[in-house]
Amino acid sequence: MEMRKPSRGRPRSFDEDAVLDAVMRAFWEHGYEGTSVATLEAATGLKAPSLYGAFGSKELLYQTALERYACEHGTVLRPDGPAREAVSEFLNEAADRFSESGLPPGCMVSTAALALGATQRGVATRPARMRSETLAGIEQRLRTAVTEGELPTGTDVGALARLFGAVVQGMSVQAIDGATRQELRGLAAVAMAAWPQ
Amino acid sequence: MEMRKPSRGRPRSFDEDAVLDAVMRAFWEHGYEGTSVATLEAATGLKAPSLYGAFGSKELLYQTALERYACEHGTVLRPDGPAREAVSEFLNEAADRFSESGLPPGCMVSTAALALGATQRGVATRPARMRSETLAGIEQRLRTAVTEGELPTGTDVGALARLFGAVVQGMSVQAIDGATRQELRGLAAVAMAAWPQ
DNA sequence: TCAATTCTGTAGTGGTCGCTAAATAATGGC
DNA sequence: GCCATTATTTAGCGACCACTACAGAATTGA
Repeated sequence: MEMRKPSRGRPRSFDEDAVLDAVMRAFWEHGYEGTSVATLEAATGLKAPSLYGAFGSKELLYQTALERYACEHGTVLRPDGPAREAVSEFLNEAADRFSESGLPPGCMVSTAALALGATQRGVATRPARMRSETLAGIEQRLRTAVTEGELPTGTDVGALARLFGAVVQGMSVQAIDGATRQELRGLAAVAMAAWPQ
Repeated sequence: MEMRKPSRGRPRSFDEDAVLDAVMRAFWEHGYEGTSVATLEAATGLKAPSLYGAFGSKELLYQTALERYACEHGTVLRPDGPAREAVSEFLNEAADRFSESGLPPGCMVSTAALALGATQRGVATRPARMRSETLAGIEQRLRTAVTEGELPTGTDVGALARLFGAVVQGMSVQAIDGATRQELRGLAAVAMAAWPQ
């Protein structure tokens, strides 16, 4: 994205990747407004000017952390094989990831930025778009399953995609509330009963 | 709860109920951290000392607003009749309430206080308990349905209750993201396909 | 009318917010 | 060695945070 010519000048004294990982965890656990720059300083060991020099602003830092989360902890539908198995695996992987020990509970995207102060509504647009893309991805997968005969014609793929998306979002809420991995897996299992036929 | 002897002294110049309603909407839309006392002053037309005199603190005001929301906008399972219809009505009522025009989208409880700053984790305990009680209520209703023969013995009522709870929580997320009432109703409809048998 | 009581508005409190100017430190190019 | 460039540290910016001391206003009981 940005071209670096780091040969000149004083070199960075920190591992940008490790810092971004710590930032991601802080935002993941405490949200955008619940994470202050002082919190990020404590989590990374850096001072504010270093953070701003490397990442620009708190909002840009949040968005960068979001991208990192999507790449490293995100869940996507397996594009091949039966759609039913793909969705089932998707839900089970979410159940496992949302209850990973050593990481904050829940999902950094599914339940992110749902209530923000009026002055910073823009922060919510990227998480919202990511959720919307997840729904669209599920719907597209189901649509293909209909054309391939795996699902009956006339299936309301939009509503079904919203259902599985809601299951993931609800799992994130319940993980934050302390639900165990076993409980989330049970939730994922009974959700598959909504699969047509 | 509190005994009033309002005969003496200068009387209140505002309608406590109307003020609490405005406060509730502000917290509902912007969350606890996203709503400042200045925001509440603007929403109510009162000055801070009046708010503090009547309600104590921002946190107490939030909890009072939560109780008001539960009473006036909350959804409960109808205790009589078939459990299946009760759950179906429950989901449909949530779909309608979360997309009520003139009110903030989504639910003030289902997706509340999921990420707070470390210093005010206590604010989240009451919404979390309310969600937990909702899950327990669904589970109890399903358990009764099992003993009455409406659901097969061996039904995982815990997982099934978590599923319907997750559907409500996911509907709240999607309502905030702009889902229409029709879309939420479709979601509720396909969710009922997960009902055993 | 006076005193006691309660509420309202003014005007702040100390603290934290996101952010940054300026000085110092560490590198490469010459 | 010396300069240009970049990073880190110190120190602090104005704005906002939740909250409140205080004085004035409005009521009841006497």
